[in-house]
Amino acid sequence: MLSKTHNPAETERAIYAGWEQGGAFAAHPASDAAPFTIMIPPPNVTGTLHVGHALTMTLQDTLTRYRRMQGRDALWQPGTDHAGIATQMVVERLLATEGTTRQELGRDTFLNRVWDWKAQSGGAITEQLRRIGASLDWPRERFTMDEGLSVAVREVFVTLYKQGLIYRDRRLVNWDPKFQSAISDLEVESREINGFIWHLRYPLDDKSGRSIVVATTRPETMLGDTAVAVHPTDERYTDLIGKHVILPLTGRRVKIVADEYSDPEKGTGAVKITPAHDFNDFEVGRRHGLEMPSILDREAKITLAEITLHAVEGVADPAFTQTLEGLDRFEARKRIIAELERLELLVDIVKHTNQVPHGDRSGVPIEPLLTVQWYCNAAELAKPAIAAVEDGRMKFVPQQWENTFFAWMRDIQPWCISRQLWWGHRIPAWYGPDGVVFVEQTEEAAIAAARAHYGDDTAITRDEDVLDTWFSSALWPFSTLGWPEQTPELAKYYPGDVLVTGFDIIFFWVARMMMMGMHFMGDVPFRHIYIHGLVRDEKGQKMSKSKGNVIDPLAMVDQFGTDALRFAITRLAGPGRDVKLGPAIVENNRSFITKLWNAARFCEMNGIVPDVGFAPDQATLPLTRWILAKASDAIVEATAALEAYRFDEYGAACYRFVWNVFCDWFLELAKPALATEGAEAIEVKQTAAYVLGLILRLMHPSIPYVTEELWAEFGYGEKFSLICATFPQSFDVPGAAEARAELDWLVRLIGDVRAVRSEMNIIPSVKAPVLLRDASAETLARGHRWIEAISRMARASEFGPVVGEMPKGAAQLVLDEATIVIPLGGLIDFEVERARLQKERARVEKDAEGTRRKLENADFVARAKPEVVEENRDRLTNAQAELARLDAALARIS
RNA sequence: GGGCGCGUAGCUCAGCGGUAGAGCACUCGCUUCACACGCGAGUGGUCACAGGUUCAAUCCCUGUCGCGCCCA
Repeated sequence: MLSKTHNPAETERAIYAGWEQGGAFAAHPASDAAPFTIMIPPPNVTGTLHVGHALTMTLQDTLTRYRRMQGRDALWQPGTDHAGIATQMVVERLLATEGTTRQELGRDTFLNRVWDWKAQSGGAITEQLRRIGASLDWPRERFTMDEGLSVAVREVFVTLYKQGLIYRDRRLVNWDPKFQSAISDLEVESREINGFIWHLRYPLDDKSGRSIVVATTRPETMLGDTAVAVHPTDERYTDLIGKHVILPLTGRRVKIVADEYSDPEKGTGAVKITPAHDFNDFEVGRRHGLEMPSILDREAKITLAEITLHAVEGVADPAFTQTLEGLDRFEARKRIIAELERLELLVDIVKHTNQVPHGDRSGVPIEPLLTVQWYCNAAELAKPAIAAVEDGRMKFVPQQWENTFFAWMRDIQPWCISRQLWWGHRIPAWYGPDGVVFVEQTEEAAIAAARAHYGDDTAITRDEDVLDTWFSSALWPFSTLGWPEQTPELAKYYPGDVLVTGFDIIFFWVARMMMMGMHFMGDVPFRHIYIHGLVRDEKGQKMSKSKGNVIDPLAMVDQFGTDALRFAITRLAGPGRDVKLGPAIVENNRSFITKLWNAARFCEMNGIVPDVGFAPDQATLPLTRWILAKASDAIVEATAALEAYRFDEYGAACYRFVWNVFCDWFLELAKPALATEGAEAIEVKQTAAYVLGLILRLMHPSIPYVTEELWAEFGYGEKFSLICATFPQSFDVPGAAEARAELDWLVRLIGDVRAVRSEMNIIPSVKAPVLLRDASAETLARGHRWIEAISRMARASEFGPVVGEMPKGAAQLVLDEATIVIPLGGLIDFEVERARLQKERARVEKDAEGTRRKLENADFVARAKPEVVEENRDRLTNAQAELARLDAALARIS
């Protein structure tokens, strides 16, 4: 017996455990079934589930369950990411509360602490994924830093190095002063900062008393200036090109160069060039062979180590400049401005909103810094990936995302892959005392290589740096399958079928998987890339801790059940739309789950049980044929939607069928038959059971728990077996057309009568006759077949043709060829009835008029598609007939 | 500055050449024997604006305005 109310909290865990322990999530590499592969976007190992996960995992699980039910050998590959910076940050914060630092602990002790932290908190996210029903093949769970994946990382690094696609380079890099590490371009976000442009006067060194005024947003970097640039065509400065200025504060003599980088429209048209601290200046520096002294250290504090100071009266006082050593860059800025002002070299300060690059994790302004880092030649690796998207081997859904992808990939910059962190894959490179590099998979191999090179056992030291976290994630589609070993899994499950993720990591992750997949597997990593939106709150605002509008998916699960959350997500996941989610929306979707539960309870109370002997072609009644045909329609719609990744349409098709067709009409219309015994009752019950079974299978991918529970309760199969049941397919129903016509008529009849009664304010407890005038024999026969349903649903006290005189005081309505007459005796207000009929008449008249005008248009008749013209002719004929009947009805009451 | 997306009922969104739909909200009615997380009936829209193409435009094209995101 089903309980009166559905209690998901009591059953979900047991159902999940039943699936998991029964091996329902397992892929079967040895099976002949066609594979279906989805790789989980690995969440941070120490993370917790947020709504974004709930969205992406629900969609992936829905697809996985759908394909599994279709008989595919589904592999949804689980795993977690070591999340280099994020995890190291968390543990460092932890250490800070203990009053220590990683530097104090030392590398090995620190790493042990991180592994401890991972062991302690690493299970949380996987447990939470279980809560939302994710059918991941858990025994295959991988971690980006486990042994196998580490082998893959080293293999890829060494191979790319030997192919010349990974190399060391000394160039400007985005330096995060907080983490004291290089970061990649993608980890930099530009933020608008209200700041200033300072106009600084640099005097010429020719004793002419002339000077040039440069405009800058970063005055403190002037200590490292090695040129001033003006545009070659800028007539204001033509005569100064090639001359020198004295750089204030340092006394350095720097050249005025002509370079097109300088924009005459901006500032003063003259810019200071600091090659070691600005990406554009670096390029200018290269073009003009300038020196590139760094004046900021790794903590973004001033260092004077690479420059020399000269005293110049009124321009540069080494005693002042030396006080800057070791100062924070922003403190130094203040002092430098003050000093320049004192020296009367500060000409102007203009308010300006600057685009300032910030580290996306650290939140501090990044500093371009000249360092040696490891780079990956992304431009080369991108080519095959671009080609694969161009020729359709990989498809973005929605397709528009390929524009974003192409724009980035076709202009891709070298990927800085080294990080000055400890938590991550340590770069497999060793250096001899003379700086010679040995890149090998193991230390032994590196020692051997060194011995071969030096001819003796020269000591080598390993590179201190680790790889960008995304380097290992880029290998995820094949490293998880055992690569570089040629495993059966690799052979069967690569390439994946679909990658599901948000647009925010197209560059970070998707593009890089494509590059690495194409290079190392010679094939795409996945065929489809389904890009979903972001989860926002009900008002469409981004969720954030500071706004306090963050929704905890597990709180939603606890409160409303997993299925309610998942169904809400399913219905909201339209293409290219963000998902707006809040408690009210989840609560609203719980109503649907409850509705389904109650419909099932109703079936149970009426002794409806599955009958394996029943098939749709055995249906003989209009009602059963009709609901079966409608079920088949729903299956067609739902399947088409899932094939097109239209989760919203899938949800809508299921919703409409279950609520507005099965519950609202089928179960209501079945009630009279269910109250009887005999062949008709048996067929209705068999059909109800059959259709309920279809519903459970159809909806299981989205709402797995309640469907699985009902599946077992009704005995459609063993406990926990719905997950492996067959997804329904459309089918033919004999006599469906006639059944549809009959039920369609009945639904309209009941609906129309209800509408009239409601408009006349007749309360449901007052029954009234429903009589037909001018009805065909077929219509009357139909009505008589449904007399009990009409009685209950249209509140009819009797049903039949109008006999003899028209009853006095009757409401009338036109339905096809017939006029329905509802005698209401003293209850009717003739004025209200006349107004109602006239309103209806006006509506039909307007429609007829529009159609008539169209048909009178010779161009329309000549040029429109014939079926459209025909359709309009029918429309006009019908409207005219209806008008005539409405006129007759009006005449009868006046 | 470049690119992408979006402006449809009070709200959230479908639809996308043939005279507008859903859910929620709202109004009215209902202890109708599964369900008040319910049942029934309604109110509500010159489909942002202006041109153009077409027999026909919410839908296609151009432009304008507004909002969001990405990249410089």
